[in-house]
Amino acid sequence: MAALAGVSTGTASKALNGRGALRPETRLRVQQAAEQLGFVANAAARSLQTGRTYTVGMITTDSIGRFSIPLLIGAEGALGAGQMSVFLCDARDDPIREQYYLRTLLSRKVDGIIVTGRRTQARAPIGVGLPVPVVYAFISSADPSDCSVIPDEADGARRAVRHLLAVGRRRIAHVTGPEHHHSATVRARAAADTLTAEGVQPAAPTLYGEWSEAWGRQAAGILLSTGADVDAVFCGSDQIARGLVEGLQGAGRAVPGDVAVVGFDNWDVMVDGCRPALTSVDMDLEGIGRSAAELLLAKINGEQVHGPRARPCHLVPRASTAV
Amino acid sequence: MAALAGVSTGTASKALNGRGALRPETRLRVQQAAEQLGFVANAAARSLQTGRTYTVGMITTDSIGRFSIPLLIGAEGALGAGQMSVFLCDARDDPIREQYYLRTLLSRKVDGIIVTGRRTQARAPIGVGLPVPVVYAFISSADPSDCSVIPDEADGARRAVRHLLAVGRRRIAHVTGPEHHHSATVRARAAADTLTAEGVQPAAPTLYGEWSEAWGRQAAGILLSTGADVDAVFCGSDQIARGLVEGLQGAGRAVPGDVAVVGFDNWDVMVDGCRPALTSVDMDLEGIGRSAAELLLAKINGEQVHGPRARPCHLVPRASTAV
DNA sequence: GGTGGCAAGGAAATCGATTGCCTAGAAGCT
DNA sequence: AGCTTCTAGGCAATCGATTTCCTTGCCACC
Repeated sequence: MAALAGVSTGTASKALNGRGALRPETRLRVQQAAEQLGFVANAAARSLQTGRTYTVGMITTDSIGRFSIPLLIGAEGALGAGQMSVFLCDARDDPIREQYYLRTLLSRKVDGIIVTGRRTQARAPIGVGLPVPVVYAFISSADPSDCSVIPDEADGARRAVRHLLAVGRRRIAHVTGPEHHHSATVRARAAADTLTAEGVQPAAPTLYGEWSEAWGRQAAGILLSTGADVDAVFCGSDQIARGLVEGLQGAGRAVPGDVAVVGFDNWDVMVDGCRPALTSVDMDLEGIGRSAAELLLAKINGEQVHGPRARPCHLVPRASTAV
Repeated sequence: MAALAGVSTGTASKALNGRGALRPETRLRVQQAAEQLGFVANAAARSLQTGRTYTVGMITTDSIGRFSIPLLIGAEGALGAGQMSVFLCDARDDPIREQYYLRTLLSRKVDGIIVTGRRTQARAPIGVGLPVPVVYAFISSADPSDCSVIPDEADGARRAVRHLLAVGRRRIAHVTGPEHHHSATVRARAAADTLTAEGVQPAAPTLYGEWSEAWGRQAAGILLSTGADVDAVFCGSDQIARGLVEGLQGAGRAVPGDVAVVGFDNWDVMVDGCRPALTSVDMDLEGIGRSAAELLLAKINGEQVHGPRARPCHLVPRASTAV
């Protein structure tokens, strides 16, 4: 390539990278030669010299899925703008795989690492004293000095409850996932606290179950059979909400007429598939991914970034709570 | 590291890679030193020398989503066993982005590229005369000499129809996605041909619409309003099937009592969320991803692999077609 | 006309690991 | 004893780009 342009490789490098003192005409000649030959610089050689790889690793601790994807897309967006690529590693909740991938990423000298997972509960740091910056997205690190970007789930629950109050409901129940699940308890507590703060009693004790439509259906039966006077239900997930809506309708209750329902996740197939369409809380996963990537870039550039950062949720009102 | 073990870097390299003639004791000493220092070889330097990166690129032409993920997981599984990593690139259906990512992958000297997409329709080859092997997964290349791994959708449709016939249905209709969508037409034709081959008339003309639950609901209304005598419906997707089931039930028809329903995709949230649980055709996307990765590895190892390969589907019977 | 200053581009060291070649020492053979 | 043979491990070239330093040539100025 350098030969075609009649210059040395050193000069060619300068020409393509905009360095050094070169006549504009020479620069142009090199660029044209590169174009003509379809020349692309070898990234390995470059990174060997510069120490930068323009690559970040993304380790999903749980399997890749509904939560990781928007995070990935958000991160990719923020990094792609800076011409960086993403190495995706799926540790499948296996610490051995996780450490293996960590070694791989380190051997590839990635500029930084984003750690994500399917649940928001804090996890052990992926490593200590690592030679590259690390940011946790969605999941948070148990070490509070680590940088984590997490959704403010309590905020989401608050918004859901306030919305139900705002549309005139007062007999509000909460149906959610397993009691041992961090998200379930955080959201349940925030929902209860919000009700209390507004001077309203919960219409029923929180119902813990699974994150499934089947549980939502079952929960509808339970709520109705206890004879509780319920005019709204805040659900811990869209799947539960959808099952609950079907359960209520099957028992002859109208949604939102008799009972208004709010879900959580704003998962398109659920909120749109549900009749009526489901009001839901959106955690803005893509925004979390983007934000995590931006923080990682800041760390790569030497800025000091520490501690967890909670991002607010927003509520998307739909027919299931229409007045 | 070499210093700690008291050998030269060349010897250390041989020790860690199992090359050269070394005393077992020396080899061990080096390995222990590497362990102690947490030494990991610099991948860039290695690949500069060996020409191999142990990395493959995966370009999803459409956005990352429900179809790409299982493909990715399958590919990752097959490649991870060979210690290779995956570079994920989301071209978002934008040719510019696609070419940009292609350049990036080439500059990183990936050992091979897997191209995937959200639809099975053949696409233009991503490049000609590329210096690395390419395999298409799920999507296929318009160039028949390119290596593509695709689901045999016609086979899937055949299995669905035969299953309905096997459980005693004879008045079978087909509801599917947009007529301009490759998958929709392929499946519809295969369904019709299978019926014909079995000497059965379709109960109604194929209904084309969208890939959504809403369309499924609407289609239920259309089928019932035409007064067609239908005892089974084969749907082009699980979402359509679920909407259709709800539509039928809303009109007082029993599933599978009055009408049996089969979906397509075997998408867990749909087939499990549906009441009754949905019989569906599984394209085995993970298997396609794995298969594509294995073919790519074969090509990387210099084997000649050409042409498209269709993989059979399988049917997963559930309550919606129970006898 | 000699010298200083500047512009343009070349030469060579460098990054870190791999690997072919070579050498020193030990062992085996006659 | 002297020679060959073998083994273990060191030396140095190599991969491809970047970057520092240095050279060359040109111009201006005194």
